[in-house]
Amino acid sequence: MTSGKPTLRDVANQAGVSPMTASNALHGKAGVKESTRAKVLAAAKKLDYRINLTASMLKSGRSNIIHIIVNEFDSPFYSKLTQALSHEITSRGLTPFIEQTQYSPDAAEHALTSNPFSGQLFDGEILHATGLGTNLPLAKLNGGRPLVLLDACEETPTVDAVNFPNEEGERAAMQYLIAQGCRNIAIVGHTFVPRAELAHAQNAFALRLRGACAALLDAGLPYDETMVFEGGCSDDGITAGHAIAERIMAARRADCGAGAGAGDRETGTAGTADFNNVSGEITGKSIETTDKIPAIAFDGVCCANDFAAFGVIRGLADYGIHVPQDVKVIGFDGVTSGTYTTPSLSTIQVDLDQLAKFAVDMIVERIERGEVNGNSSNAGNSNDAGTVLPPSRATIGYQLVERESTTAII
Amino acid sequence: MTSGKPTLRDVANQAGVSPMTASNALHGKAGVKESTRAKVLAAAKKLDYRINLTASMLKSGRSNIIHIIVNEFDSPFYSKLTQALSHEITSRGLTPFIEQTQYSPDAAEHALTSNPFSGQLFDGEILHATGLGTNLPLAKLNGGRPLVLLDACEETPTVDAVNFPNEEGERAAMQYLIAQGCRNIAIVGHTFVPRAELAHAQNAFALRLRGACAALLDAGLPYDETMVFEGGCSDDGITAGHAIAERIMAARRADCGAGAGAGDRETGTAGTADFNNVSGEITGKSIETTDKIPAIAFDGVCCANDFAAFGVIRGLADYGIHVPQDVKVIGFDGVTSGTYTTPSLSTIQVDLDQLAKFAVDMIVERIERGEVNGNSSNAGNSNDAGTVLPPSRATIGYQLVERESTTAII
DNA sequence: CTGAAAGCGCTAACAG
DNA sequence: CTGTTAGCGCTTTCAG
Repeated sequence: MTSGKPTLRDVANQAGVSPMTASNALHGKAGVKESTRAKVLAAAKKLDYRINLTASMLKSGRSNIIHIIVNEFDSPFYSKLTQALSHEITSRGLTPFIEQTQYSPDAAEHALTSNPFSGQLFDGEILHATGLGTNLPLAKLNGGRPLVLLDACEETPTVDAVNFPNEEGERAAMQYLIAQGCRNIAIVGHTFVPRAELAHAQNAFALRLRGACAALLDAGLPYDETMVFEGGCSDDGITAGHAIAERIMAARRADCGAGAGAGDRETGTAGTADFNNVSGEITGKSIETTDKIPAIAFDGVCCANDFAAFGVIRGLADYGIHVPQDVKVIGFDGVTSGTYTTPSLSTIQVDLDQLAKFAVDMIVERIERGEVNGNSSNAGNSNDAGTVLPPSRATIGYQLVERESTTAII
Repeated sequence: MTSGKPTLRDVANQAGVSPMTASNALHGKAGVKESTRAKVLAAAKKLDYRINLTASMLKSGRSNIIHIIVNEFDSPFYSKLTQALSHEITSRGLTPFIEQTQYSPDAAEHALTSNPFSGQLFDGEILHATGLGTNLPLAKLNGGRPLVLLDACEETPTVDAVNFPNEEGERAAMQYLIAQGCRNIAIVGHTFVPRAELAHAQNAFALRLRGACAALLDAGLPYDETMVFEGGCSDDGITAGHAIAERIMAARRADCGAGAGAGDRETGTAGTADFNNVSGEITGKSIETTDKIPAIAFDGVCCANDFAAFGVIRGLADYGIHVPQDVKVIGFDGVTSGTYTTPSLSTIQVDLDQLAKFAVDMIVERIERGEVNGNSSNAGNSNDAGTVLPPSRATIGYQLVERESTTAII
């Protein structure tokens, strides 16, 4: 046709072949004579032909689109995760489709089920599961399409999963803080869980808490509820930072009688109040002061993620407490901004590129076995036909990165 | 059919109506008897029917998907922009599809042209144009689908555009710094452009430079190449910060003969070196020192964006220069992390929610007029048929936000 | 208010 | 190696 976008038929006519041959030629399928292929490609180029993926998808049932579901875009962790996944998917000739749930489990469930795109458009899905209810019947939810869970921490995953080195990583972080001389270390990331119950930890932050606890006990240091604060994002971190600062202030008051008020956040004078450096061997804990704030001379904070760590540093600064001079802080994740904040942030850097590779490998394997859109109709290109691959599982690596926030003051 | 996913026909059969009636009922079209609609909805629910968007798109030529193209995900600005656009699009019942170009103009052009999804799948596109070559034949590039350019700053846009308050905003930032008592203010964001040539500024950063320059001249302060540094991201910002710090150090040496070396970044002792506060009326500039570094006692830095501002603060800290004690720093954009960094960042906060509203309004208007997929075949639901809407244009608002990085030290 | 017919553009399956 | 046939699931069009 002369008007509108050129179709495959137009290309075929132009090249003097059938639509089918044109299709095969364009897709680089074997079994097309070179001269024929050349004719077709020339025709396509001349007409500026662009395949109609909509039609292609309808017929073939494949879209080559991988659905990525994360909590939000505007967070240092998720923006990095998204970028890593996106890059890996693109580099394999697939297309990423990214959706955010704004931390709503309902939205996540919707994204996997009711959303019509999910229902029939995507070849596979990658879900960062934190915050999703435990043990949802996930394999059912998404209609049997390939699904990879990130950091879901289920004991017996029913679907493919890539996990973070939660326990080992946080243990390493805490050990490092102890090696740096810290003795009163706050933990930020999860509400307090008694040591005994830590065995049942089923989510990322609880596992990190378990790792931190283990390192404390190994070192003969106490683990109790006065040192544990909730905190998964910067706001929580600020709140935790304030609470930690108040305990430090209480300890200072108890110690030497010198008092000082908190600075004001937006117009404050952070940086002018000068306290004595209290790091080192002071271990005076839990001295109840008159205003009920436990007096603890914290000298370190072990955070469950970098996002919260930034908040902790901010919250401490609101009280004129400096990192690393007064308190050392370590995060977890290794987000990009940790390299250029002031102080730069020591962290457990996880390998998100590796995570992306694992996750996409898992999906691609299932796609190639034909486990797309519910039917495991093996297209005959695989060895053991009909059987569905059992869920696989991987854990990514980590690296302790030392930056200013835990630097020894010389 | 009993096996496979239920189709519209299955629903129609179950409800005892024709597929067409089922379709109309499900889409909430007027002219379906309530009892009939109820029957259809019940049938759909019973069968767990999910529309096949692929088929729907093929037939109707509409996808309700809006394509968003940005430079990258893992940057404080783009992650916030993406989130704002995504939210606005979702709230209107449309679906965002986000793509990153990694700052490659080729990738951006590809996203708009060769990419088969762009060709036929998307109903409209939103492109953050910074870095794209000037005056590309954009309207042609995307085949006539609705396209909105963000911050493209073309004098005569050929397509819809939403711009940032670049010149006014940066002018306000600089005026504020001057009002705070700064007299030697560095500008970070764009290579130096002589005052006369600033009239031709055609991109966001050049316009911001123009605004900063105007404020300087208004205040009777000089504007020359010793005070202007390139910098659009944190790395550039760090480099600029180092250069600025070196000039400050040179000035200090020239002033009082006291020297100090730079701290080391990863293991350094930032925060221990204590210099005199040099803010205030010192205006000794351009004193050439022996090692060729101009001696300038900078007391303020006006940055073209927050991302670079973080880098500047970091770069200054590498030399033991503190913000805001020694130098005040202001950014531009109002990224989320500026609220929780230490120091928190003063900035020109732009209204990205407003931007998202404007952009989506423009797209939706064109979609509803039928300007989708090249054909402006007016579906009769609009007033003036056939005519194509002329390009529209909007500029978003801003707000000066004072935080710690420009706080007066009392 | 409801239904029948036709076909969007492509590709799986098979036939030559 | 190439072509023919049929139809994916929906919606536009037009007739009841």
